[in-house]
Amino acid sequence: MEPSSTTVIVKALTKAIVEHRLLPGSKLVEQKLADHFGVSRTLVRQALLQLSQHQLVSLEPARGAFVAAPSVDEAKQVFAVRKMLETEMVRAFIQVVDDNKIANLREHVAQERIAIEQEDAPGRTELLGDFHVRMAELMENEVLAQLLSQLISRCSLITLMYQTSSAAATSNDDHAQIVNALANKNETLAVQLMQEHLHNVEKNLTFDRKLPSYDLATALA
Amino acid sequence: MEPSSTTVIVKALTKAIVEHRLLPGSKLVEQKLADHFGVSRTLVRQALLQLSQHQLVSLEPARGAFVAAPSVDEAKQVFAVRKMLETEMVRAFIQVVDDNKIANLREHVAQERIAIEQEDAPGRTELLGDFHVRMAELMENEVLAQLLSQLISRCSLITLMYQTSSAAATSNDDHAQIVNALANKNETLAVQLMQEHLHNVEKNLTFDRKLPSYDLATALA
DNA sequence: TAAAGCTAAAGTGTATACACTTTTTTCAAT
DNA sequence: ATTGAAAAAAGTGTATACACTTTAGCTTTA
Repeated sequence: MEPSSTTVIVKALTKAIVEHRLLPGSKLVEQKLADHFGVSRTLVRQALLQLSQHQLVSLEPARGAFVAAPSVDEAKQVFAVRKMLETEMVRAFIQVVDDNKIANLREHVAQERIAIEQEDAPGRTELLGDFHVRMAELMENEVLAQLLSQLISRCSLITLMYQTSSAAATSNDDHAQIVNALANKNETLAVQLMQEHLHNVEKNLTFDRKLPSYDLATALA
Repeated sequence: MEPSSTTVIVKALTKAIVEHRLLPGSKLVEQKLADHFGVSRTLVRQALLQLSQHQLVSLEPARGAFVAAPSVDEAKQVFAVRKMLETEMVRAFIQVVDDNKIANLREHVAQERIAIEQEDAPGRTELLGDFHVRMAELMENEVLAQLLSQLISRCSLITLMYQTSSAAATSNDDHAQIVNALANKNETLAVQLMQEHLHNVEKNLTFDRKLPSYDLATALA
């Protein structure tokens, strides 16, 4: 089935937002988007409505759509949820682990490494997030996979602006270690590594924070 | 701020679906809804789009909107996610528990009991679900609360049709015991009780399954 | 009678129109 | 020059129009 126009718009905007080509706080004017995608405002509005449900854009009544600018507090909550979800996901994963699944994850980690070595920032960020989604998919739980995917895009909005090349390398190492622990069915270690990993990602986020441009915009609003 | 027309429609339909006044598989004709709510199809479509994101209705291209009929498999996945999320939620809750929070939960459990004694099926189902959301709110994690709320409506679509009065009473007892364990900061017990509780709710769901009406409809579709 | 095909009705998908709100610009007064 | 008000422009919110698709009903045919 071919993807509907709305889906195309949602995906394009999601990508642009997560990759920070559209900065938090940016105004998204319906007619401009409509012209760009060659459709009417109707479809653009549908797309914006969906994105607002994913918390990637915020809709202000009579004022329009803006790229979401999640507060640090909100980001912390999202990370807390991820920690809860993924801690247990690791435990459940060990119950169903097999050689194929491990091979699949190792393959993914290898791709991450390549993206990092090539300094492909957008690709690397996407892959680093997809590692977690991949685990959910290997457990054959689509609900979990979709939920994680949304949570991850949601923090990407925050993390990408801080994530340096070296931080990405650290994450990649974390992933490799986690897969090893999973392969050995070492639950305690795997859980601990996952928690430390998410803690690291979050740490990167909180101590730094500039963002003059959009903070100004929201401050004056 | 007054709630928008779309929000009103979403809430009304959500309630009707979760309370099973609208059965899974039912067709939702846009114009009829529009007439009923006194608005144009535009706003109805917005509402249906939101509901489809919440997985309460499914949109079939060119065929329209139908009340979702989640498969048993999907329901199992949702329960698995709940188990993961709530297991860890219990652990995290114990870290921040205090007398006020315990009192708040006990108050909620008391309300559940009243609804059960009065045989108020819709009210009781709502309250039994809200217990879990309440915990999340007491942890001051809105993200978690909203996520749980959606997961719970999603399984309400399934559970309500099986949940008997006695099963509700059991759930209420479970909740009371969980609160006791939380009050004693007995993490092991609280986690165990929560897992057993969710297991019970899920058990009720899987072994039974009639639903001639909508199963027929989906089978022929 | 039952199946296949045709026609009319109903319904969805997208674009457009228009009222109303917000934002920007213009211009006069201090 | 700076402020304030008024006017114009830009933009959003909802309704409506219309093409296209699906569904239901009717007719024909074997």
